[in-house]
Amino acid sequence: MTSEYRRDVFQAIADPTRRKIIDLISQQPMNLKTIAEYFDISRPAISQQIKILIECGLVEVKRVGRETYCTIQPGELKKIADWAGQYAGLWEDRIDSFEKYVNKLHTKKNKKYGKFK
Amino acid sequence: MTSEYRRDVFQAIADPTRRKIIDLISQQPMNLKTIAEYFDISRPAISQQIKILIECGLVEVKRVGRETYCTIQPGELKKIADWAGQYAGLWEDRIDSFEKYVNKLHTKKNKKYGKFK
DNA sequence: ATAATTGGTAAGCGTATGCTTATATAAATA
DNA sequence: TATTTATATAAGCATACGCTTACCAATTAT
Repeated sequence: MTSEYRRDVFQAIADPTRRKIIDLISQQPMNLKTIAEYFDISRPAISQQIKILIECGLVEVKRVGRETYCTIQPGELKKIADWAGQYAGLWEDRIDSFEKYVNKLHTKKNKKYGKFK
Repeated sequence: MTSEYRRDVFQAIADPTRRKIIDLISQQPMNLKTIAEYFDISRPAISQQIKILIECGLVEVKRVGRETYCTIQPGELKKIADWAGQYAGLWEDRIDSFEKYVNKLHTKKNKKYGKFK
């Protein structure tokens, strides 16, 4: 784990606590204490979770006096939306049978090379 | 873990191997052996990963003879895209200045306690 | 019929994860 | 100045994770 280490953002959002933190600070920046009030776990636990969110670039932190304000960095969230969104074609017209699936793939191919048909 | 147990889909996509499996079978249904050829890990390992993908509804399986064909179930992927996509507003007009936020807070506070000032 | 192929499951193992409590530090408050 | 507050970090611990090998069942090929 060097200094340029960047944690996998998909691994980061796997934890429901971290997703809730993201949700909270996406509405407005929040210091750690305020965030912790939304959970039943200790503040060190929250601190550790935030550290993970920082390491993968989902959260940025600014120290103001003794408080640490957390703000969201939406860029990494966009990467996730893009990854899942690349399969949008699959849920447009839903495939519920193996045969249909094969058919659809075939159609796609035809579309792609349609001008050569 | 009862029969109606459903694994967290965010946890499921946290593993890079599982994401690669998703990527492979999103292009076309594939049996386990074929999938395994894309990896350096054992077939039982792949089998276990696929089981997890089934448990969270990302993959459906069809037994044909002795082969097990895996097809993607895009519905759960849409949930992920929706979750990440709900923050789209944040990356459109980005709030990158903490000062802006403090300003906003200050305004709020003044509103709240303004009459006692 | 026998052997090979495909894949599922169990046991075991090293490592990662997510929490706790204890301790330390810096900043605000009385 | 002494105390409280906000936070970070370390150590420890139980559990989850992801892989391996060993084994079994079912299907296909020889």
